[in-house]
Amino acid sequence: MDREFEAPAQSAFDRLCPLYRNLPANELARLSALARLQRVAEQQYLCRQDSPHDRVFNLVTGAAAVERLSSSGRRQILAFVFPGDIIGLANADRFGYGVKSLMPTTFHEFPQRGLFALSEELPGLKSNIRQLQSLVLALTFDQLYLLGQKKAQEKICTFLLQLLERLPGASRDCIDLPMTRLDIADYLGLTPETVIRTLARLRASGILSMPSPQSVCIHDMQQVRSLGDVH
Amino acid sequence: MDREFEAPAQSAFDRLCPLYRNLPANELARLSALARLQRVAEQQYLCRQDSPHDRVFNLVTGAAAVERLSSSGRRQILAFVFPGDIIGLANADRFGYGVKSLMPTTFHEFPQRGLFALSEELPGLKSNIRQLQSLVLALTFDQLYLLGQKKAQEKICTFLLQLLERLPGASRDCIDLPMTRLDIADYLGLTPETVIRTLARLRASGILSMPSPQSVCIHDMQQVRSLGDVH
DNA sequence: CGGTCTGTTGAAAACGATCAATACGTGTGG
DNA sequence: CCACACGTATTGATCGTTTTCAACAGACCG
Repeated sequence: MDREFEAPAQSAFDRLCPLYRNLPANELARLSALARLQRVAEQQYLCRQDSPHDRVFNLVTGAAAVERLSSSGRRQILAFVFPGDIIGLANADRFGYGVKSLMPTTFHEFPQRGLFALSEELPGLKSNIRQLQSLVLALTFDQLYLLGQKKAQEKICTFLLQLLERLPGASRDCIDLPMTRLDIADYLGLTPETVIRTLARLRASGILSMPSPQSVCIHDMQQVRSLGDVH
Repeated sequence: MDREFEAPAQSAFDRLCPLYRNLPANELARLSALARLQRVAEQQYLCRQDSPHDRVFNLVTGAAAVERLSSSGRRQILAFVFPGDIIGLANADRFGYGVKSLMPTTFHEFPQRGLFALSEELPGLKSNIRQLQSLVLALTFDQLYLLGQKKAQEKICTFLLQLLERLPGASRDCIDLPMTRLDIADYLGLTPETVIRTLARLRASGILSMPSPQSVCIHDMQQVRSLGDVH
């Protein structure tokens, strides 16, 4: 089923990105013609909350946080996004969130109308978009369960398991965290102190170690799974 | 903009349901031909978590809870649904949630494939489906913020405001709650005791009163808004 | 009348938040 | 190269909210 294809040489399209899955070369070329490759430094906004929703992003390298801010200063990170992830497939008037890079980041930017118009011509692309929209909703439901039901330790373990699955280059031997403790806290509905203390307790239990504040090594994956999966 | 239309006499389609917005009579008839009107008693499942996702529901009367269960016995209610609400527009293999009626409930049941196939023929229907999918995602993002950032009192006030907007027949003078304290707790990431105590404190402040456990009267809407909106 | 389920209240405990101080790491300018 | 500043990470002490456990009240039903 996984048809092989040749991406246009000038494009940096990632074959692993689900938006491009199973598209033949000529369709990939049309997609590629729509995209503009962009680059931002650390802590820059790809888009701001409440700005007109006219673009769709596809992360190529780096990492970013999808965040919702309130004027009272509180922040909820809705998702972390990594290479291959798509942002902005819903069709709303305005972005309901801001997207901020956590490190120097490159991404493809599609005009939303153009992408949707093309998807009307290319059934494969439309199918990929549908599946991605459904995937985002499913992941968001998982997060609702996490925020509503899980305890701090379970949240942290789930978070580590998420990174293992989705962060490129992460293995149980070494997870290199692109986000700060505050970012993690705002993602999990905790405070940075609780994040730190929970990690410290997991370290004290021998479940993991932290050679540096930015890198986590999991030693007892079984434990992490049983704490994070909550089945 | 709101075109008037005549719904087929034999159909009970609600004009207020966004799925049917701006559809001409002949298209409504084709939709109606797809739907089967169903009826369930209280506490019955319209669909069960992990069962094949082959149907789409549209609540006509009653109320239901969209819930996710874990085998450890915990439960997160992802949403409450009321007349006019649509459930199951994502295209996944299986339902990621169960839908349980909170009272005797009637609903239209569409075959998922048939509905999507029809939407390929009717651009208006397709547009409505798109908008509904985006709306669900936006509401879910709101809920992520609520669960991650808001305190118990803010959660309760936001919940009351949600009911005022979405529960048919609700007014500030009287909200008739179709769900139990435990349902509310599982929706807001609290315990039933905390829900009760928070409501008791709001009552003690004179912000609201509760003539019976199932009915809430809001006396100080300004306060409820400033607590629930968190701006 | 007894049983069950939901709602309510109380007391105590636990978890996570808050406040405060300190350590660490990096980059800058002297 | 060192001194310093700044931001992040860490730790400690304390506080407060929410949870937990327990008991009881009320409604509904058999």
